[in-house]
Amino acid sequence: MNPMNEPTPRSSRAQQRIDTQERILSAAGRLFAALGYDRTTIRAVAAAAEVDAGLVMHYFGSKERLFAEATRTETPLVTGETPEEVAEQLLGILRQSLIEEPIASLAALRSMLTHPDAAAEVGNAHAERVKVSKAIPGVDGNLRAAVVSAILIGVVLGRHLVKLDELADADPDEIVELLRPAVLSLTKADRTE
Amino acid sequence: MNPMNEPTPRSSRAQQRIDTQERILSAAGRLFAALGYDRTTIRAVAAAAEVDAGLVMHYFGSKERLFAEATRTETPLVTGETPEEVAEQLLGILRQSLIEEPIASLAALRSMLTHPDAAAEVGNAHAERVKVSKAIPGVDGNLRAAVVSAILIGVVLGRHLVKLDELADADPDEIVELLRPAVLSLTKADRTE
DNA sequence: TCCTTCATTCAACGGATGTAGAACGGTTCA
DNA sequence: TGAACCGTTCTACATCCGTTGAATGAAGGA
Repeated sequence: MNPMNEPTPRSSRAQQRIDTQERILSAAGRLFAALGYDRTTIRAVAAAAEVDAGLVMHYFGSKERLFAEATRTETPLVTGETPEEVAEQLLGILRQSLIEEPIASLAALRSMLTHPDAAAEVGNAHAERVKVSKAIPGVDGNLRAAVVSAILIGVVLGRHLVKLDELADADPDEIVELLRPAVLSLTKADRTE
Repeated sequence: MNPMNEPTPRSSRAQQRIDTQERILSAAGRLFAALGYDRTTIRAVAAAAEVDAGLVMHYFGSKERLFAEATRTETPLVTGETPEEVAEQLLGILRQSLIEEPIASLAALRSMLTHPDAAAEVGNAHAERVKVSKAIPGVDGNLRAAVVSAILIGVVLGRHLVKLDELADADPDEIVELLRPAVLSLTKADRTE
């Protein structure tokens, strides 16, 4: 079909389609993270991607599906066995989330309070973390995991979205160091029940 | 002017006006807390208060001002001198916020990610808490106070708004107990810098 | 070259929202 | 009683939104 080893010509129609879709997804992610689901309009996404609003609908079908695609993210696994290992892995995830802004996650976070799907997405990431409760001893392992989850959400939210001055300006490692004893106190069952 | 010791007749026009305004404010608080600023419409508030939408405008001027009035709340002061006292007072505030749903605060919390004014309101409550940093020793007192603030926000948010199952169902006192060492580790400067 | 395909744009609709102003009807007071 | 007041409702406007379907024009294949 094609004599050369180039199955499709560069900059073909298919390629341009992919490029445009990526441009739309990127713009959508940025806007959803900055404004949340409701305040982000399809028209604004289209404008940011330098495209007509109808094209966004044509590719993604609805604002709902666009949001789902723009916020899709793989949650890092927590596989530690001991409470100390679990704590370190959670702190590692936190550290990474403090250093770089995880756009897709931030988009879900900012929308979780007003958009059910976003809340479900955040809930899933949280549930993934709760599964480590097998490694958190005590009858209240699940509750401990949930509290840690809430803490991580609160800190990331305070730094990137609410932008509490002290949190936004601080050195990520310093925050992690401050939180180490807190997280450790929750992953280790040091309470007699 | 009035021969009896009843300066204004009960159920007078003034009284009815006050009643209606309170009914509107109550409905607004509940809706803002449940749906956030954007998804709460003036028409919905009016319907919940069994009143016409125009009346809400007549009394509060704009949705903006209605929100400001509905979310006005006095933040409890933290006056402790020692790190331990500060920790206990913060835990007490948390406990109270876990037991009963602080409607006005929840309204501000749910809207903080999409509405600038709400974010400012939350920021103020946070700043009030940061002032305790005078009682938190160490060069990083401010940062420590901010981290505690973020933790409290995260936990209250997780319980009342995101409704993470484990947090929503748990006994408030149990959550407070779990967080005590975490908060203590942050109010006490136990790190050598 | 001609026809098909398809990425993209254009124009429009139906609905919802914040807000403004006129109108109504009971209350208050001289 | 009669007139002013005011709590309340009704109607309407301008805007913005998600979404749709037709139109356009360039690229790809026969």
